[in-house]
Amino acid sequence: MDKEYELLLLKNQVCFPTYAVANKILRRYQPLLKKINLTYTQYVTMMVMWEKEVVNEKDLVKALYLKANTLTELLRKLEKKGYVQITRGEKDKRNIVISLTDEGRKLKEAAVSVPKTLIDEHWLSDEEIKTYKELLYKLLKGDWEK
Amino acid sequence: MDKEYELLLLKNQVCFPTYAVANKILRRYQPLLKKINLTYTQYVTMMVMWEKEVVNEKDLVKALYLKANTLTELLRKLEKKGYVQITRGEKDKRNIVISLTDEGRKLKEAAVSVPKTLIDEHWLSDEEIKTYKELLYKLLKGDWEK
DNA sequence: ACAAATTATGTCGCATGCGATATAATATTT
DNA sequence: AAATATTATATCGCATGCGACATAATTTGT
Repeated sequence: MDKEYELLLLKNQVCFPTYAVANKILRRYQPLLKKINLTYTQYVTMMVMWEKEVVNEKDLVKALYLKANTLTELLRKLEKKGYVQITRGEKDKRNIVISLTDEGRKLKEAAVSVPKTLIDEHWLSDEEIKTYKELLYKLLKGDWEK
Repeated sequence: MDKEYELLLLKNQVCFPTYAVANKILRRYQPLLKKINLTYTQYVTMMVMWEKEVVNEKDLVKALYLKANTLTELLRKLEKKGYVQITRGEKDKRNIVISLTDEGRKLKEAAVSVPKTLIDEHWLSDEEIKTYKELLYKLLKGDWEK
């Protein structure tokens, strides 16, 4: 069955270009993020913080589509840098509550330089970006995980 | 300028869902790949080997959109597992030539189980997959890197 | 009320990818 | 032909994300 083995051709994969594009985007971001002293995941985490100011770790995990253990160390680093404060929930002591600090709020001003730089590179047209994001979110919301 | 800060909203990012989907796909693949004792990158590397049988490391780097140093260690592991053989080019001794072994060729039979399992999960419709892949490859081929 | 299940987070070890830098082989320049 | 540049790969250290397992707080079941 040669037909069967076509499933194993690189060009027939969905996973492969997704993964490769993610890596490529990461490589593009990293030098820009270095200037504001954030790693990529710290950057997207800060995006949530700038928007919400105060969040449970639990909600952060959901918002970022990561696993809790991935965030634990990350949040400690952001706290060490002074951008967020970590406390336990008063009502439910299992909860970790993360709050944006003034320092963290200030970082936002420097951070806009990142999307500002990239938006001019026009990786895709506005229409294509719209379609692309719709498909990505459809994949993200799909329940085929596990 | 509140308008400016909209650039920093998570929902306005292209990088974020791309990265999140890549991670999600990886999480889905990993348990399946464990059964055939391959990691994800080893798996896509083997896809190229099954297709080409013999390849220069240089060409492999291009085909996989990775960096050479990322492949070095990976190939040694595949060699250790007995799936590929690593030699130096005869004409140009800088070149690393990777060849599929019989053992590696045999692995293909077990490996088809992976796409066979996933294809039934219908993450997207055929039409959507086509569009999605076109956009991904447009991004991959774009020269905005560096 | 108390045992058992669930939830939220933490620890550990591993796989990944990359930039910076180094090295050896080949190509180019003069 | 010798000096220089380029190419292909390797080494090292770091950042990332996750699964498996552990722990502590809260909920649920009886």
